[in-house]
Amino acid sequence: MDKKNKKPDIKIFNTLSLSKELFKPINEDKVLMYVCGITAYDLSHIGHARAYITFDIIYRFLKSAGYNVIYVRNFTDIDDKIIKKANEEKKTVEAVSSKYIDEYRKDMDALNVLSPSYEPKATETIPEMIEVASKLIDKGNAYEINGDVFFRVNSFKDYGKLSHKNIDELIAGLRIPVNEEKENFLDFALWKKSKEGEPSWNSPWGKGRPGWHIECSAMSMKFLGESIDIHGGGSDLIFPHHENEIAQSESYTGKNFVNYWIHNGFVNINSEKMSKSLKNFITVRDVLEKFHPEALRLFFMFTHYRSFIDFSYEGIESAGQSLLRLYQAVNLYNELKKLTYEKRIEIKDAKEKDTSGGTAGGASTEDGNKGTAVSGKNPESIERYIAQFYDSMGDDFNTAKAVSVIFDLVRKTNKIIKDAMAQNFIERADLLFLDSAMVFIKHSLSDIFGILNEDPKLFIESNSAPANYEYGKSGVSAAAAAISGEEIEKLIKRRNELRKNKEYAAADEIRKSLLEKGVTLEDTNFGTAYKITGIN
RNA sequence: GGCGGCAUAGCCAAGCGGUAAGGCAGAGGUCUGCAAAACCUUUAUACCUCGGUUCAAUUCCGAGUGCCGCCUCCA
Repeated sequence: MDKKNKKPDIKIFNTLSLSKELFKPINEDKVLMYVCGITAYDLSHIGHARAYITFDIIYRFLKSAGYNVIYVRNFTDIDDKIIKKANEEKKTVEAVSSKYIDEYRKDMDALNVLSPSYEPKATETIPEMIEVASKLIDKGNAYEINGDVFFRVNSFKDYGKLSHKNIDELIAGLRIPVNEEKENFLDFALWKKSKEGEPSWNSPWGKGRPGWHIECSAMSMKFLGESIDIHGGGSDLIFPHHENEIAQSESYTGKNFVNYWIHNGFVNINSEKMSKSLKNFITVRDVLEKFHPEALRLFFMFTHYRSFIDFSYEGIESAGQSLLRLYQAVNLYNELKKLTYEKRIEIKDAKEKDTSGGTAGGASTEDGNKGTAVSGKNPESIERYIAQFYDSMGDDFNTAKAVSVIFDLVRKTNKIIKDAMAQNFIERADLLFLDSAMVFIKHSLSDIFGILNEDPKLFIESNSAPANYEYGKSGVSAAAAAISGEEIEKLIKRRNELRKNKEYAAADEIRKSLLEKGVTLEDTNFGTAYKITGIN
């Protein structure tokens, strides 16, 4: 990271080889990355969220590792499903696609998914697609039949290298009726003759529109060149989509198309694949209605990107609690800093340490010596944590492991801070450790994981209330309190007077009555705070 | 039918040849008049079953069971 030029080793599980490979980009400092985007015909679901958050983190990590990443993520804005939707809603195809592109962008913004370097639309790349199809025909890799152009799968000897299938087996396993027109049922459309009323473009084969697979090849080559480093997408795209992309691209250029193929696992609902066709999908919005977007991100990060995730509201709830713990740690640090500035916590230099005859300084047990703890319990280097973090991320983007490193660190910083608060002093070495730890925590969580972007104090105040979720129902945020803020303040004041006079029974009575109205009190050193926790 | 993946504590989930990260929940403790919140500590007699390889297997190999995915649009 901050070591100039020296980049951490990164191993990537490559679908081509089904094994982890050391990442070596084509250009020394630049990474060319393409990720298949959405077909814009409906709201995004949490499966899309996982895919794009996965690649968002990969994108962020590669940048943090010192690479200049050129990231392209496309929009498919011409396609059967969009045409169907347009017909149903009696709108133009363009109206439908642009609407859902807008909605998608809103979702991605909400999820703090960074915009790629380029977001091309298929319809903006038609000439390039026609060029590819034409040349493929010239080279004998494709053929035209009545205005349709098909890729001749048998002309590409490596067909199946990505999905690890072979053509003969695929034909043997045939389950769908063969299109009589095609030479081989595996042959796929590069160009489709358009029907009446459908959007169409002029081509050497008459009016038509592009096939799906050729879009990505054309857009990838247009923006990134003929050979790129990383191409990603959901694991359902391996076959046939990505397989077809390889076939047409490599036939077209005669060069290797992609060096590293990365595929993310699926989001399941009740152990079953979630998909639009199964109609069991949950939209990004459904989730964001009830949970903080960062909770969703963390939820995904707790699992390796290649594993499937079984989605559940309980799972996000759990991730939400974890997120709160992270915010709490930063908040605690902020409080400590404030106390040191106000000189309410003294900063001691190592020299004046230990009058209590502690054990050998730095080597002493860093755990367990509560209370005394003047012996340098810390000067441990933050480097160890940073190294572990980068090792984990460099090991096929193992976010689950990387996150655990952060939690380890958080436990450590919490302990140091709490001890300091209890003793009213902190050793300078410990403070320096805390400072560097927080810089690292904030960088890793915010810049790489894309979380922890809220003000800690505000976040904690607004998220501490137990979520009152119920599957399939909206209304997590509990009912509002049955009492006004003004009245609450009045009662708190009254109660604190009673407490001052040690009339605890009466004070507790007020607290109880507020609780019944959905207000929870918290006595702190700086006064009494209240939270609307709702009536259960 | 072909190909592939997964099976780790109450739940989620890393690890993958030398005897188990992390999170949530639970329990105990610190703090507090008591609470709440926070923090700390703690929680797997062996990681689906049975065989095999090995000095050593949760980790490798084989078989079995269960769940899931791809082979059709799909992140």
